[in-house]
Amino acid sequence: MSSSDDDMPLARANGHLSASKVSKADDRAMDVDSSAEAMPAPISVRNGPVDNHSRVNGSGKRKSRSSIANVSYKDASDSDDGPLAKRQKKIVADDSDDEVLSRKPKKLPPAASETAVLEDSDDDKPLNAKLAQKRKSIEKNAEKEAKAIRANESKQKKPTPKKAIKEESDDDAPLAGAKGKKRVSNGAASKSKANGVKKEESDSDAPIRKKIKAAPAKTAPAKGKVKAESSAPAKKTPAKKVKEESADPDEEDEEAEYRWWDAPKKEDDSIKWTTLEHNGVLFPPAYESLPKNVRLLYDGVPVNLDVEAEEVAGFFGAMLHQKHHVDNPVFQQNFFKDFKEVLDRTGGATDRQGNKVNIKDFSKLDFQQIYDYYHAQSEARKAKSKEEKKADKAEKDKLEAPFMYCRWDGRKEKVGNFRVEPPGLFRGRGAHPKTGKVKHRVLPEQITINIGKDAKVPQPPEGHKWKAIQHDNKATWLATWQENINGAYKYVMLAANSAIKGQSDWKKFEKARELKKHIDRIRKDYTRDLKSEVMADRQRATAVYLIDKFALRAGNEKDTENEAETAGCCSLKYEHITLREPQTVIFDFLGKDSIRYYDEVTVDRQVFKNLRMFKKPPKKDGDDIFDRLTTTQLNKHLSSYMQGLSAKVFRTYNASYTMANLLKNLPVNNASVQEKIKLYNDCNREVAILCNHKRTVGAGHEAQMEKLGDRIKGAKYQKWRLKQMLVDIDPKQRKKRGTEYFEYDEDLDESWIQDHIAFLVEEQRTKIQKKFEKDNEKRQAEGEKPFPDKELKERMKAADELDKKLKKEYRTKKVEAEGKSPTIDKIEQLINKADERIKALELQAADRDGNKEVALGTSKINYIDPRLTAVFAKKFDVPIEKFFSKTLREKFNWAIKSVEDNVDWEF
DNA sequence: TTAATCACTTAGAACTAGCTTG
DNA sequence: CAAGCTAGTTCTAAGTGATTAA
Repeated sequence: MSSSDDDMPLARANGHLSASKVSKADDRAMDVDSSAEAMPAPISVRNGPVDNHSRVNGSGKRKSRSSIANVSYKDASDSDDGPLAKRQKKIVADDSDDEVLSRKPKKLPPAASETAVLEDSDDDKPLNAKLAQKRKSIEKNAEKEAKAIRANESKQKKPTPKKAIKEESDDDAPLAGAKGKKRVSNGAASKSKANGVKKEESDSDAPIRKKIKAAPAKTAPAKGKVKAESSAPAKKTPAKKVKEESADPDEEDEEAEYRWWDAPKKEDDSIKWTTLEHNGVLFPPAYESLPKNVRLLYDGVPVNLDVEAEEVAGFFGAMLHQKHHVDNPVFQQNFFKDFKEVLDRTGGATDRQGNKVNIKDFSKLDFQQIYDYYHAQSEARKAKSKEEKKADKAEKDKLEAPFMYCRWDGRKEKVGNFRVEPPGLFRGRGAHPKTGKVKHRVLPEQITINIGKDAKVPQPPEGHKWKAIQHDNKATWLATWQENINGAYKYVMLAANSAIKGQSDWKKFEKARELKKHIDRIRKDYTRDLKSEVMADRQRATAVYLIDKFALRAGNEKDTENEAETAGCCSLKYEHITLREPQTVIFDFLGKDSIRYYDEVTVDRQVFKNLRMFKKPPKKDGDDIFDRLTTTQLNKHLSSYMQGLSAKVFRTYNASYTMANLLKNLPVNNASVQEKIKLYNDCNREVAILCNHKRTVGAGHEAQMEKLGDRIKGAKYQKWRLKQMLVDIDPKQRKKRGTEYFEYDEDLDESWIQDHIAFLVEEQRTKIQKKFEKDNEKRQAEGEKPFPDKELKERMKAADELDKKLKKEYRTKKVEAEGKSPTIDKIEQLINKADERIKALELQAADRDGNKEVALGTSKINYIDPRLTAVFAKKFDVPIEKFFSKTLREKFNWAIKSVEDNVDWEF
């Protein structure tokens, strides 16, 4: 046990340690419900403690529990560099200032996943239980399958019967080669990065541009081995439809698709290419000074700045609309500090007379003019005519053309991000301590180029040099540099639809599929180890349990001073988990990108006891739950089951496996295409929830929902009016249908209706006004005299009448039937229509609200084996376009093609 | 053993194009 | 027939995890 726990500097494993061994007595003690954790108030909110306004950590409820009254959520801390000691300083109820820092997401998402395994979970049983049941059966399934696979395998050394999927020959992991070997560069430079700056001109042979253009389509790679192609030339892309041959210089050498997924696998895939040609990177345009009349104001005084300082001011000014950043005090402070530095370096600011202006107070800065200027520019851009836009686009394309593609082993491949990141302000997510700092312009001198030995090295901009040139064919990047804020490495790599990315995607999913074979054994082992006497093992088993069951991320250690405080499994802290007897665990922490993970789940009793043990005093806030476990250890353990198995594979596995099972049990049979899509998306959504993929719907959402709500009410109001018309036509209707029928919908209330009437009238007015102006324009264009204002007034009478009419209706609750020769029948039809409309709108509202914070995209792009989708689409005759956008279809081309004639493919 | 380095995947926000829809 | 959305795309931050260096 550490000696002085309280004032220890913060560092992982520095907090309180658990004992290294667990005695029987310790174990038994955990059964007794006596710890500080003991009696949490029964929280039943699935959506997490919603603490509405400012404070977001949702600790309100828990704080009120005496037992853990001192739980301080890390976000309650007010220091960004938060040494533990500091964080512990008792946060009394309100540390007002830090809510402004917006450390937490503003809205409370619904509880992440209903992954509970056992019963319990007092309230909201039904939903919970249903989903839990589903998961459970999926797991059962997994075990069965694993056994089956193994049985099958031992019987016949040659596994897969399916010819199309030779990939399945999983015994030798696809990754094996790559990962096993060290990634020693065999390129020339790599060792001596610094030495670098090989003279570009030195080794340039034929100019690459020329080569690219010249290269006849078919004569692919005269160079290295690259035999792959041979095996499956099958589909050739027909030589491009006529079209603009001129526009794209690369158009001419359209090539046959490289069907690597049909090609034999390479024995050694650590070598990524044999030849590599490209044109380097595209730098952002140089800074353009603001016009003289656009100024930064300080204390109301327009100031002169050096261009460099002006540019930095411009960074801030340009993002004035991004309240989220601009209002964040940390962002402001960091920006201001850097801004002042530039100011100091460049001679400061002066007023019109040339007198020094001492800029020392951020709040006196006024960027409005700058913002307005940039905003106007972008508006102007948007307002451009079609032709102009087209011309602009053409110019841009021309500029980018040389960088768009590279030649990789002779094949033309798309480059992903050839543009060097422009300078600006660092937008860290969550409570990033460095958010708002100035991100410098990247110079060629900072950029290392990776390129084939025989390729022409791209020319750096006039008067500049590259930092270095290397020829590392074990790396897939074309260029790299380090960013100045965190020293993070940035890479220019190929696009997602490239062969190299596709292959590694494929490997990822194959790896996950391979896990199917081992999952039962792994689960058995960790279930056993949950009771291990060795604390490290017990922690590891518990962690794997959580990762497996709840799809948590591994949780690498983080640099607390320079990064936002977020957590994953291994880095979970004391305060991130609350325990409720007998076996409920409540997670509440910020995960990747500071996205909140909130979930109440039911766990095995042993897991519950272990967690209690890992939280045993003197552990407290800020201490690691898994103090004897690191991700490295965990992954090392996992890899003993299977080459290349690490924590993240579980996420892929669980997502894809879950998706597979969900799709399997879908009632697709006589569903329409629309319905099938909906069903698929529902599955997708479940996976997204499992992975806790969310989007923060900005302030806009609330307003949008309200607007939608208003539209619903509006429709209901119209329906009410229609009903009254029935009476107008035939007073007997009232008796016939009963008075209730003619009352307001419960959604509507008097004051809303009054507002609505005002709104409708106003709307009419605007319409009339607009129409009037338009008509006038037309007249003017035709050389006629514009209408006099009198005409407008005349027209406006319609609105006044409407006002009168609606108000009268409102007073008398009588509505005159509208339309020519209205009949009961006609009105009834209209009522039906209104009903339909209401229903549609309500559905839309519900759908949107339910979906508002779930992001389906991420799981579709990264976690769900695309072959599942391809098979689903094929099997049930839904066009793949309904599931994959154009880019996604390109990215997943391998998947779509490889199951084309194998709808029986299974994950 | 730990820390640093590096390369690559995963992630939500911001931006944009194109499609309704009022 | 623009306005207002949504879906799709781009951007780059933030993870993971292997390897290397200390």
